[in-house]
Amino acid sequence: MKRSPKDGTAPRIDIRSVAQHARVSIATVSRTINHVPTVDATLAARVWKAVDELNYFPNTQARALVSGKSKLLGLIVSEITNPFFPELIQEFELAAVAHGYEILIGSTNYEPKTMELCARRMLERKVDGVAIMTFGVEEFLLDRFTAEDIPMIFMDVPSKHPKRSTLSVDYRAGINEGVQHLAVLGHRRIAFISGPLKLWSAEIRRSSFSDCMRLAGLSVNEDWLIEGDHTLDGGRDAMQKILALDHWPTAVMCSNDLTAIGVQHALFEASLKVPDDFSLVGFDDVHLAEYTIPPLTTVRMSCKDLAQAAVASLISNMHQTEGKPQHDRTNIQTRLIVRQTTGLPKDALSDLNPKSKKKK
Amino acid sequence: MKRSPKDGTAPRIDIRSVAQHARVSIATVSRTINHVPTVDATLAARVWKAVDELNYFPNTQARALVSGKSKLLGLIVSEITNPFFPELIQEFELAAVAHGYEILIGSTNYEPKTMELCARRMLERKVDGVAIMTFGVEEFLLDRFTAEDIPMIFMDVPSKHPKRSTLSVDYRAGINEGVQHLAVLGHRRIAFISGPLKLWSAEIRRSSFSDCMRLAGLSVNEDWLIEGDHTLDGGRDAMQKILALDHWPTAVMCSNDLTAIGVQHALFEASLKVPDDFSLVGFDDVHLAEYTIPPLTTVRMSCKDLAQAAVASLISNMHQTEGKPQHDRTNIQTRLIVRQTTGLPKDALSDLNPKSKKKK
DNA sequence: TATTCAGTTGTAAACGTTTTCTAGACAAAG
DNA sequence: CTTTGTCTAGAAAACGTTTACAACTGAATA
Repeated sequence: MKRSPKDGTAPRIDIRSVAQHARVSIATVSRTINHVPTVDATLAARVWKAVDELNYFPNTQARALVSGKSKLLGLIVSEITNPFFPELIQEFELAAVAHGYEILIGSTNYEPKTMELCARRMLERKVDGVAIMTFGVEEFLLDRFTAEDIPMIFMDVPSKHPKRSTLSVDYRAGINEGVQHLAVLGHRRIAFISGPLKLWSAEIRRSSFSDCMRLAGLSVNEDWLIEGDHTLDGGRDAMQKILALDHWPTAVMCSNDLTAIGVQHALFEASLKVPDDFSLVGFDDVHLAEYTIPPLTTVRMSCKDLAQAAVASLISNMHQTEGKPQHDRTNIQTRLIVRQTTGLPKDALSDLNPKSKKKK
Repeated sequence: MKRSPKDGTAPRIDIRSVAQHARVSIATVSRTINHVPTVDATLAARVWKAVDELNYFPNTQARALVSGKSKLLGLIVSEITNPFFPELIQEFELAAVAHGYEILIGSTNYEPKTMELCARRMLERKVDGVAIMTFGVEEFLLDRFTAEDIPMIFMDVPSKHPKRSTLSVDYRAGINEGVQHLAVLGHRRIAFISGPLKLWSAEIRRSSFSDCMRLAGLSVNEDWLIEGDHTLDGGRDAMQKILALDHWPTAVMCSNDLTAIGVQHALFEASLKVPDDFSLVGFDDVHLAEYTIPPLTTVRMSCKDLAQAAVASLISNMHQTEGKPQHDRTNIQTRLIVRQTTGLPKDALSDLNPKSKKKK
């Protein structure tokens, strides 16, 4: 009934039509388009001709249903609105298509509920692998992926499951370069604005900062360790908190570039100048960082490397059925990019908030 | 063989398992989970209990295969790296899930080749509708969607096909407000940096600008109509071209916010101040616009409205099988948001480039 | 010339759903 | 008590592929 031309809709071109048109069986068509080497060249040519003439392409759903493989890679990020993630997505997609995969994106907006929905969607669409570039994942969600034998890759959070691998970013090196850079300029009072501390990666960046400070012989002031949320607004708010303090730092490091841009804005509103009044360093090196005013000194984390490593690991892990994963842990380098938001500290003698000073 | 527990893999929980567990037929399970009202309450309860206990969810591929509907909406954008698009994507996804759909994203990077791949992917995944938020689409790609009876929605480019509708943004109103604002401040020499002119929307924004200038009694100088490409780099380059001219405008309008940020950077590099030396207005009102230094005066185009209208139109069009589309054309409002990049023109008397002046 | 073997092609059985259609069950009406 | 009608559950046929397996071909060997 459905195939009848009576109902007005164009006749669906499926593998059967192609087979008929090329005068071969559907199995031969299938083998041809999947590049199975045993098909006769003459028949293959006929098939390709038919494919071309009928403008045929296979139905992904049917293909996925029978083969069990969707050729889909999931990518879960915390916030698509943070410019770091689109850049990551772009690179991830590039890497995925290079391997014949497509991507399904999920943005959690830091909400566990949304995360759950994302995970479920990934499961429903039967992704062949999933990169989880955010934290706050309930274990039971991951269990399901493990049960289905779907490889996963995380940032920073290690796991010893055979199909789970981790991308470990060398935060310490980059942050250390940043702290050293600031120390050499003469800064001794450095604040740090972290991301939401429930995120592993944010936690790690913060503790790396503390370590690096000690390494540089500098003491960390708890008042200057502010928890932000990786957004523009969060950066602004955090800086406002610092400005409300009686004692000011001379420099502030941020857990990501967006936060740094928010800080710049807070400083602008307070008529404070960067780097004259405060030095500022970001993290990520988003493309935009080159365009802030003044251009942002920041720690570069190559999202191209990140994306390529993630895809490579996923694909390698999904292919091997048994044993330890090949890519268990890959290291991602970071390094400081010095631009124009860092300079000499304004007032090396006093750390008093000028407004408080007046009061006294 | 596959179902045997011997092979070590966990037994797949499919609709059959649920049926067995609930002691009903698979048809009843299907009807229950699809909320068909005719199933007996007792049986339904048993089914839901089984679903819950087995942690079952349906296989999307199988579902899509038989029903012909993928519950997937395609969204093709020009460049995921431009912050306007992530914001759009976010809203689009929100609107889509609210209607029980998911989204498949394609980013063309302005390359026809990539666009073709995107379109093909959408077709292969059998999207139920596609929003094309970019231009440069070959007609033959669209034909295929039409042949498959898949509704489409475009920005700005009208079409009279029954399943194609268009989102028409009221550029003129916003741009006119911008020009008026500048004119009231005393600006008479206004430049415009467009997007790539092969894009309809860029073309429209540019011609709207010309019209609005005439409307304000201002003449447009061809030298100050620069073609950009909607990127940071493009904005910077365009502004550098303007600065190289003998005669300078006192204000510049940009086809999007990213361009404006690029312009700010070029000005910063040239040690020129905004708005003291130049007034600047952007377009889109990306969230970031509030955070540039100084904050950017820009024309707001609500991407929430855009996204919601797009999804609504798509869904409405896919449901009605015959006749004219319900949503043939929806209007999206724009309006000027005045922040701090616009001010009085510096030198109302002379438009000479200060450097050229010295030469003379 | 008969037999084996390798190499290809075609047939048919999956894959996990939705959905049409048939068959019961039960109530109301004759 | 039979007939008719109204529901609802279950059986089975799709959906468009892949792929195991059977069947065929022709060449090489005995």
